[in-house]
Amino acid sequence: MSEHTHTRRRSGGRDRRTAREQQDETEQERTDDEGLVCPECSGNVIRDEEHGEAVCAECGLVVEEDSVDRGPEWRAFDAAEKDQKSRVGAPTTNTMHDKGLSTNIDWRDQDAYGRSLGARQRQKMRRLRKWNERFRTRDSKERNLKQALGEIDRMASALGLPDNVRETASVIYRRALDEDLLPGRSIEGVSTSCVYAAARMAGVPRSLDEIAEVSRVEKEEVARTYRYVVRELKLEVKPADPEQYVPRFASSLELSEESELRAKQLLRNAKEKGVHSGKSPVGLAAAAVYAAALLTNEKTTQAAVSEVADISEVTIRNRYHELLEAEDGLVA
DNA sequence: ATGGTTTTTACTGCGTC
DNA sequence: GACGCGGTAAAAACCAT
Repeated sequence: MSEHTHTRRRSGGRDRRTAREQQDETEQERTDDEGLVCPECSGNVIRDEEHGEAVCAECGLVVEEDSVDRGPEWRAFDAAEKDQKSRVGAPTTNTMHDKGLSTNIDWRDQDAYGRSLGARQRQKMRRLRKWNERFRTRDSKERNLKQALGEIDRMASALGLPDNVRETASVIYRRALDEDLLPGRSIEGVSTSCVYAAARMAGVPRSLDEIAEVSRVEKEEVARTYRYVVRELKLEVKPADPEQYVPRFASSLELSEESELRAKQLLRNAKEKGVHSGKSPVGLAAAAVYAAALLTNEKTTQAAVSEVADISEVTIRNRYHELLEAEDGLVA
């Protein structure tokens, strides 16, 4: 499950400016869910019902696809190739509590033709059902999973996170369950933590505040549970890279590619000089975006950046001074 | 629990449009 | 005069111990 399978792009990326204008014109009748943003450029995501995809209006990134299963995604150009590629059955997925592989036995005492069963058969079916049920939702764990995965899905949608993040979150939750981390902790809290962790690991981090926004538990609990889960599962999540926040902020502020690039440069430079350490990555990113806007003569205000990054203006000021110092300490 | 560090809140002064 | 910006002090939040 490489990143590449999810990084498909459609022709929507052509002209950034016209795309945005069109979008503004049809402001009221857009069908996209509010808050669904592109993980790469933070542009608004528009649903394309016909193709069953959600596409970023800015860069054309396909954020979500296959709402409708339209058959094989591959094409075969000769018989041999077809044999190679061919496979059967729905793809398994970690977002269903039993990976979509369970069997369901009908509750009616009828055979496949609708005729009712004899007494012997009925007994047999009852036994089968009983056992099947025991396996399917083997114990409370499985039922937990079912609920948690629903929550994960809900939150990921609300945050506009791509499918691979959901998958990752699901996997983490599974592991948490297997290692008996749940007792004493709420399903909500743990699943929220999984989403948070998964987003960070996928390089499309959301701040704790953003996460808490869509979760049903308080930020404190999410933070606590998150630490716990990471520690126990010894997930290796590096401290969030400030650069990863830049695209989202930059595009929310409608800044040019140039500024975005500049902001990343500033951050990279600062990183080498070790200016950051103990400073919040989000703050750094916000400051870099602001500083970059200044350097490229684009109008933005500290207030605006503060708004989209959810960081106080004071922090932005402090950080961006440091960033600029580090910069001409090297360049000049 | 505690102490050190970072972030936020609130307020004030300065220059400009 | 409102706005953007900078600075400061004190409170709050955060983190490691």
